[in-house]
Amino acid sequence: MPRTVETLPAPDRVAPEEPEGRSAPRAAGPVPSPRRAELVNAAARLFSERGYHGTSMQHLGRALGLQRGSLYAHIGSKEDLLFDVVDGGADRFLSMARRAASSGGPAAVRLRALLVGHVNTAAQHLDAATVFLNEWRYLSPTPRAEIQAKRDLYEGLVRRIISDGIASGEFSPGVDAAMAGRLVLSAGNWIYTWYRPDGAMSAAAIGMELSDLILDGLTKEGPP
Amino acid sequence: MPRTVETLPAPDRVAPEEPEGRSAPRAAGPVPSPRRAELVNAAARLFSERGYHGTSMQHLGRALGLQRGSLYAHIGSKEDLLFDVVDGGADRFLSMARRAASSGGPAAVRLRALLVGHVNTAAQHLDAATVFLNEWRYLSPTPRAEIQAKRDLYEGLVRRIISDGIASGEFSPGVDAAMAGRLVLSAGNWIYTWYRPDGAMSAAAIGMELSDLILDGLTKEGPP
DNA sequence: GGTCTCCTAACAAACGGTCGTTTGGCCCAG
DNA sequence: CTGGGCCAAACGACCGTTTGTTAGGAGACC
Repeated sequence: MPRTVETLPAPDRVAPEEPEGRSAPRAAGPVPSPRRAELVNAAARLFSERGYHGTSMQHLGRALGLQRGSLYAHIGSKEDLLFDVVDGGADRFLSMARRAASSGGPAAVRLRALLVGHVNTAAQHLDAATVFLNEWRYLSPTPRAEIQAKRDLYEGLVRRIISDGIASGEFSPGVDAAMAGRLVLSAGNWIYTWYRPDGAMSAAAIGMELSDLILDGLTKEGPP
Repeated sequence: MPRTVETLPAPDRVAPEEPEGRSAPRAAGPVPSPRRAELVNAAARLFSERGYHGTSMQHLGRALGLQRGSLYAHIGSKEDLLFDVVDGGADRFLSMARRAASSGGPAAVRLRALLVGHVNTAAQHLDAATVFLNEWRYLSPTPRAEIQAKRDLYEGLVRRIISDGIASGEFSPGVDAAMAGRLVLSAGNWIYTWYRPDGAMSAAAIGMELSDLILDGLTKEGPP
């Protein structure tokens, strides 16, 4: 029995998955055709397996049973697909993190909620997460800046939780919030390289164990 | 003043960089031509910036002031270049880790030496490290298996240090060695995405801070 | 010293193929 | 009868690699 589940209360579901005003109207943007969604899914899978530059329109067409030229009935360019996959991944991580960060309670609880949520999100959309982390840099400057902004927001949320914890005395005052934030992001972002859905541990369990290791390091006082 | 340097003794140079018997004879393999070394360096840089599939022989040729066909006087194929870069990166990490792991002393000291060495190695050869971590999966099966073996060796060294620490009572018995090893690898392997040589912190300082955070988590007893 | 031969490294050109994208026409569901 | 979805074909560009050739230097021999 690992000590995991005892060190801190579990986040037990961070929030009920956003009711958020804008549900019925669906104001902006054309309703995405189901065929286009299929295409984006296939792109997530293929880009994550073969890389963006290693995936051709031929590959994508074959995945849907179409000729490569036919794909242009649904997209403007190959890069549109990359952006859709990457942006979708960014939004999932970001909205999860916002829920975790704003959930109130001790910083340790919020940080755990964020890390567990991160691992869960990566696990549930492993392809998109892989593309989000690996291939976003191949976007051309304008869309890449858009993604960079979301990454910065995400990192800011993590760092804020840690600073809060230091300010409130929960975390050791010697902790460098920037470095601790990077440690959390490292643990979360490296997951996609080794997590496999058929592995021994569930994503939630992994998130809990990582939280334990990291939170112990943050709360421990230095030696006398 | 961060508490960093006080928690544990510094590794203060792990070992004197291997004199190792085989220095004069240089027994096997043809002496690599200087031009070929230039080419591998350029490949490391370009592959790290644009990805393997995003780099053409044209790009590589331009970097050396040659026609793309002329490169085949020095290499057998584009993949040879990828392998040289990746394998060189793997060897650097592995030999550093072997020195750290076999340096004797407490597990905490060895783990710190390994992590500091890891960050230093990644920083000194940032391009090769990036390619090693990002592009190695595009190798074809046989060379990829060779790299995989070295990665497994590396992870084994990390995990062994942690198990030693648990067995000796240095680390908390509740620690999951596999997960803690992955946390160390995550911290070290994510570095290349954010470390920049002109940044505020030196690689060694980063390694020390990360070691502090992780070691505190490993040595701490759970709450009563 | 001359010159002949070999070797290396490079070039220009071409190979067959694939790239991402565009176009024009056909089919069928609304 | 209109229009979205698809195909077949073509576009020009570029891909990784191979080929035939050449300039220049290093020795070997006369």
